[in-house]
Amino acid sequence: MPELPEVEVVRLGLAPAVDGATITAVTVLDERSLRRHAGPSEDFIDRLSGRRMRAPLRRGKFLWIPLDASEHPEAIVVHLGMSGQVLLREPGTDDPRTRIRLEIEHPDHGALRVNFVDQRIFGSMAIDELVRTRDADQLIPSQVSHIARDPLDPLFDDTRFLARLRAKNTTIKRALLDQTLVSGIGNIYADESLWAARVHYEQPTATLSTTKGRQLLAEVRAVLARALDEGGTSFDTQYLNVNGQSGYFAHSLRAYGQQGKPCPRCGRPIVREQFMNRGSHFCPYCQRVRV
DNA sequence: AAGTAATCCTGATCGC
DNA sequence: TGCGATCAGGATTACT
Repeated sequence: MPELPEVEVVRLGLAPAVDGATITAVTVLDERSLRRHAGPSEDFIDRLSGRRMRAPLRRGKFLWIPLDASEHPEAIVVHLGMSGQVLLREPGTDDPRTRIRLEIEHPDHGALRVNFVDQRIFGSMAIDELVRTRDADQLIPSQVSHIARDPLDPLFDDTRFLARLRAKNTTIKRALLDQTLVSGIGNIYADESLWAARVHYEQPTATLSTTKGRQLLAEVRAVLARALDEGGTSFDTQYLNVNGQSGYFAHSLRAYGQQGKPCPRCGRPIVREQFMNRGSHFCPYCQRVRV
């Protein structure tokens, strides 16, 4: 599932193609992919046609492409959801399950096609206004404004995060998945980080020591950075980068999807439990709730 | 108010 | 062989 590393891979791949490129045509093949767009698809199409794009930016799992020459600053906001892909293609190239298509013209690279492909349609594209954040002079889409900075953001405040964590009456995995506390982490990297830090997913945040909290944060960063290094994680063809190449680092997974297999640390079997309507993978020996 | 459950989706896979 | 049930989960919404 696309999490921070996968979205960042998409952003990096998209950047040279869209920065400075003009949108020449827009096709909406499935209106459900405009779920997060305020107006009808005609509005989406009209407002994008002829517009020039700038280099994409990201916060957590949200990606946006700023648009030139608008009365108020605005951007195309992209969320990949569970199965979204942004595929950069030669003009005329079709992909199965393409929901939205952009034809673009780049001054250096010529005509290209951007296919937004999404099997499960949990992802979306939208035009959204850019608003100024309180703590910095950055412009971000209004629908992203409640999302916290991600752990790889230089302005991410560790101390503040740990304080908010401790103040919450919840368990650690819920907190890691709460994008208003820390963004970019999904089910895969939550399980991987918790395994690395030897923390049980149901450890109450209030009883997590500051030392353990900092250690967990360090493991989160290590896991995300490693995945990013390896081009993002992808098990099957659900996730592909902008060129359609599968980028999965599934072979490096220590806990996620490893139920029944020996824990790489202690050799005892990894267990999978249902939690928050999804799977939680962990080593019951290495990861225990500590009071 | 804050925490949690329900909801949206489709295709691969499973069991009978 | 066929077909219905199950599973996958990010973010928003609708509750408690």
